[in-house]
Order: sequence, then C-alpha cells, then structure tokens
Amino acid sequence: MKKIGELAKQYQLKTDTLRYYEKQQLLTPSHRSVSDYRFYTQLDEKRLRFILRCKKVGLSLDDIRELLRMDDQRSQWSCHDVKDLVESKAKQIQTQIDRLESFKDALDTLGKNCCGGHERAINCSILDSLEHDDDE
Amino acid sequence: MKKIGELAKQYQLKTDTLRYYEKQQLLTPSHRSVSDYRFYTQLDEKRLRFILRCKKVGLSLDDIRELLRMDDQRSQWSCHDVKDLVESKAKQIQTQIDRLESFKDALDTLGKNCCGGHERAINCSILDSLEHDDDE
DNA sequence: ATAAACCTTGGACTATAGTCCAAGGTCAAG
DNA sequence: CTTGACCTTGGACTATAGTCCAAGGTTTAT
Repeated sequence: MKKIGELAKQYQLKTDTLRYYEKQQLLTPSHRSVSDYRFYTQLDEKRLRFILRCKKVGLSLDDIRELLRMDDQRSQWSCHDVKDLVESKAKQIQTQIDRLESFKDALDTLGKNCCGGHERAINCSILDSLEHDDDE
Repeated sequence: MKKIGELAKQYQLKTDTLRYYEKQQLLTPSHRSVSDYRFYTQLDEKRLRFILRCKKVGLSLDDIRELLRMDDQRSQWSCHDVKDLVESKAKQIQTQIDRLESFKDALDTLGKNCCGGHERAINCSILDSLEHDDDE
C-alpha cells in the first residue's frame, strides 16, 4: 500500500493529479488511514497504469472513465462496445488531423510565395494575400 | 459606417465576438456615436476580413495580433519577419499533427486486433492490452 | 408614450487537464 | 518537543475563443 506521495513520485505525477483523478471518478484509493491519508493498493496502481496507458494513446479522461467502466464489468459489455469507442475516437482524431493538415497546407502556400528576405515588408506577399479576397 | 449588429450579421459573427476582438486589441471601430455605439468604417471591415482569413488558415488570435501589427507598419518589418511567423506556426501545427498521428496509429492498432463481436468482452483484446505492460 | 429592437458595460461561464495555494492536521527524526 | 516533510480540504487560476447574462441606456416605429 502506497501513500499518495509515493505513488505520484513513482509515476511522475503530482499528488494533485492523483486527487484530481479521484474527483473525476477514475481512481479511488481502496483505503484511508484514520487520519484520512489515501492508501493505494496494487490493484489501484494497476488501474493507474491502465489510465496512463490510455492517455498515451490519446484518450481523454472522459473516454478513460468509460473504458474503465467497461473494464470493471467486462461481462456487461461486448467487444463491439469497446471497439466502437476506440474506433470512434480514432475517427475523431482523424478529423482533427484533417483540419490541421488543411491549415498546414494554407500556411505552406503562403510561405512558399514569400521571398523571406530582409527587405521591408512593404510588398510582402503574405500580408498581401491575407488582405485580399482572392479565394472567396 | 456600420453598427456592430450589422457587421456581425454580415460576417456571421456574434456582436459579442466583435467586442471580444476589440478587447483583444484586434479590431477597434474607428468611431463611436454620442451614445457610445460602435461604428465600423470600410477600413475596419477590411481589417476584420484580414482577421477572418487568418483564422481560416489556423492562426490564433495572438498570432493574428502580431500579424496585424506587422501589416499596420509594414515598413518596420521585413519579409523575413513575416515569413518566420508563418513558418513557425506551420511547424507548430506539424508537431500537433505528428502527435495526433501517433495517437491514431495506436488506436488503429488496438482496434485492428479486436474482434468487435457481440460476445461479452471478457477476453477483449483492447482491454487486455490496456491492462498489460507489453510496450514498456 | 411606449414597445421592440438595438446598444452599452462588466462579469460569469463553457471545455480540458490539471496546477497551485492557504490553512490546518499528522508523522518520523533529532 | 519541535522541525520538516508529508497529508487533508476547498477554491482559485492557467490557456483558448468565445458565449451568455443582467441591468440599464438609445433608437425606431406605432
């Protein structure tokens, strides 16, 4: 059983983060001391690793909460449910990627047409194209 | 000269957004009526279009503020300065894209190994891999 | 003259994932 | 027995880009 400080140090988190996860219903330590110190068991720690692994693949705390619920009661859920969550998250991320790609393309185009020299920006092609309604 | 409501309607913004841009030092109407109504000139409107075009290419309000400063005083800046801003923003966006791509890959991998069937998730491969420390 | 539609301001609230702080209680070492 | 390191709580604050609200003033139309 570990106290919050130990657990935090071990996983390079702040104790505040662990308390935050508790408030978010992600990880509640199985025991409390008389003086209300948190004590985390091996299982709690395993749950924390689950959470951290989820974060690594880009899941939000909301997603993780849902996945934990499934993991807690696997028999209540089908593989389909789980896969669904993962796939819809992947799709959502793809949408964000697409959006950013189009930003990137637009910026690259702006940059490519610019001399980038040290002369005054009086006729800067970037500023000019941002000023004019070429594309609309 | 347009009142805030007209301008907002024309560009499909909320009047609040326009006021917000003013507070952010992006767009200050050139005139005020006796009763303190905002009046936007053609130039103000042009400036707004500049802002909206910047947003379209993914620039933040902070970026836009900087770009407007350059546009306002082109002779104070070089093409290099302008190009630099645009390119560094493009790089920053690329970093975000890379991060999301790696999330996407991880989720795709999880999803691919999962049957996605309607059976109970007792042995769900997704949950299993999130539980075990395979990759660390 | 009064209602509807507009305008003003400042301040609170949204989501996300924490981080930091203050005031106070607890515990181990010297 | 006190110091320092830990722990507790609740609440405020961060960034981003607005959005919404309340309380009140103005303008336009009837």
